[in-house]
Amino acid sequence: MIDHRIRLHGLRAFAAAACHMNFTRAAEDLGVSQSAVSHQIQQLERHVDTQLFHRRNRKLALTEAGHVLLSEVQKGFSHFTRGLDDLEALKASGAVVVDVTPRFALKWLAPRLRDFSHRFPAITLKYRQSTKTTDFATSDADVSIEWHLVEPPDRTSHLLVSARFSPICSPDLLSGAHPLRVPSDIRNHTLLYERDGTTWSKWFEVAGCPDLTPAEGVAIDDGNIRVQAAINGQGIDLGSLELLTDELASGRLVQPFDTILDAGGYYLTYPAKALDQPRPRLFIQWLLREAGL
Amino acid sequence: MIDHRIRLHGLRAFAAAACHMNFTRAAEDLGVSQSAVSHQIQQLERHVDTQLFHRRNRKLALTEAGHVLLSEVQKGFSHFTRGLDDLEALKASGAVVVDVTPRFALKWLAPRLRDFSHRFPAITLKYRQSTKTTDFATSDADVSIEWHLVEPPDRTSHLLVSARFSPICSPDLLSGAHPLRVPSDIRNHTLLYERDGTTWSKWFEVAGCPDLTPAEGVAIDDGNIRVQAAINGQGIDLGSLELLTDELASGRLVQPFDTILDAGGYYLTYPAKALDQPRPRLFIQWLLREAGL
DNA sequence: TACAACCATGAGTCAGACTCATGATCGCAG
DNA sequence: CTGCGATCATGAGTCTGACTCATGGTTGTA
Repeated sequence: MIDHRIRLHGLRAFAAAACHMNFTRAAEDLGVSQSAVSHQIQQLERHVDTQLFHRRNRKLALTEAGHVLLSEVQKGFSHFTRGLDDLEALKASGAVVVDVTPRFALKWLAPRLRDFSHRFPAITLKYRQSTKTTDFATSDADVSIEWHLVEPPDRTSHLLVSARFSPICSPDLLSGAHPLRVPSDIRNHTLLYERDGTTWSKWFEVAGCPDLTPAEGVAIDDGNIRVQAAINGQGIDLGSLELLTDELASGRLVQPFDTILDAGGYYLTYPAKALDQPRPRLFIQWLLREAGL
Repeated sequence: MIDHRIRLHGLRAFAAAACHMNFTRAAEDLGVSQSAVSHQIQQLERHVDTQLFHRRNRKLALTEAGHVLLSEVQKGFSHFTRGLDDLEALKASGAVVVDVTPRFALKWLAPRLRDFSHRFPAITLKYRQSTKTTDFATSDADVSIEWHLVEPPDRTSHLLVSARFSPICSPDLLSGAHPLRVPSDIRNHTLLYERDGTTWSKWFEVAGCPDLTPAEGVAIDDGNIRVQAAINGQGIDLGSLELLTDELASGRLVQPFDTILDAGGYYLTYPAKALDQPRPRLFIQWLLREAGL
């Protein structure tokens, strides 16, 4: 479990020397004498039986082996630094700003937040409802959870929950003037949709009635409001089943058709810099653990 | 540059204790007494001013802070181990098996191999021409470089060179019985293509003649042979310009039309385990550096 | 109830990290 | 081409802090 080849003091001296390319300045940085650095590095070189520096007169240069070792050693120390930063973040209070789609916030995130605030009492989560893609260049959000059809390119992202869409509605709509028996029955009802209705079109295709044009449509961006409208019998929503288990189990909503559209999912995305900040990093790691990743 | 908060011995003792969840066994592992581990960890806890373990009677448990710290500390030490593994790999000879598309191998990889073998004389590169997607579950290849239209999902991959396709042919074809002046002139010539001709179809679309069906086609998987055939005037190849600079500069080949199809690129891909093996890891890092990533 | 399996503690020891003083090398300014 | 300054190396000696030892305390278990 423990790698006995690791000479901790040697590696630290090596990292310092390589980063300054100068034993004397490395020694100052480490708070020891130049001689100490020289000794440590020589010991290390003997230990790994490999020259790490070319000593050329008044100039140091890393050997190929030195380069190779340095790249890993630097990563190693920066993890230590991160770990200590994390510990400090656990003590000092601070916030993480998260953009989330309303439905995901209510049904997935909120139930888990108790665990988060229990684990990290000093970290406040500021979560903001957002149905658009966050542009981290202009937004002050640290991370964002968004629905996407495919993994968004050009940014770090992780699929938290994949989305399986199917129409859902009040059980009242199953009977009544225009009962829902086959997908084409939808034509007589009001559709609830998000911004453009492209996801509905996709579902119609999968359901085998690509040309269906329903009587009416109401655009509501906020998924929670859409679901409430569906419960009230004001129309049929196309919702992702993962976030509707409560409503379906209680019978407030029903899923009239078996046809399911697999359409992307809810992605955690964040800018590269989020991983360098302790609190966003801790939140991201926690999220991934919660999602089983 | 140097993080003076890092207590090297403390972190090592902590990592060992956390990994065994037992000070006594950690001590054995470290080759010191139980008392030493206890002292080190107490010192560390005082230093970061945070409890890292719950001491419950005969059982240890990490605190939340302990978990947070451990995750980074383990990563840190594993980088040190990797670094030392790399040094050993530099000394003992061994091979890396690489699947590469023939054209990329000849025009991009081969010219750079001198640098690689100069840097890593002990590492032999076994490169094998392959025009298919390598399945690492069955192949013994360590890494593979493949042409893909889009970033391949479900595997680690990096775009080394993006591909810009355009027809290329011998200058002889510009004159002669059926001179190439506009894209539709291609109809009178032989097409050289790889496996299916879908890339050609895509180029025809971009060039504004989607329905063009040329007289004849010859399927040649090996890009180098296809290029040679083109040089010999045996047909028109659709090649990626990045790998044709020599032939175009010397005039052995010409690019008759400006229309360019941006179609994916050459991707480095490898299984997760490749990063745990020193030699594949070194090769991958070198490749990414060569590609400017 | 005795034992075994733990971790904690305080005093003392000791290895190895560090210092000091000095040497060697070489670029550079005059 | 000479002397100075900037560097790293070296060997002997010092000293700190990591480690050991012996022991105590707690608790689960047979």
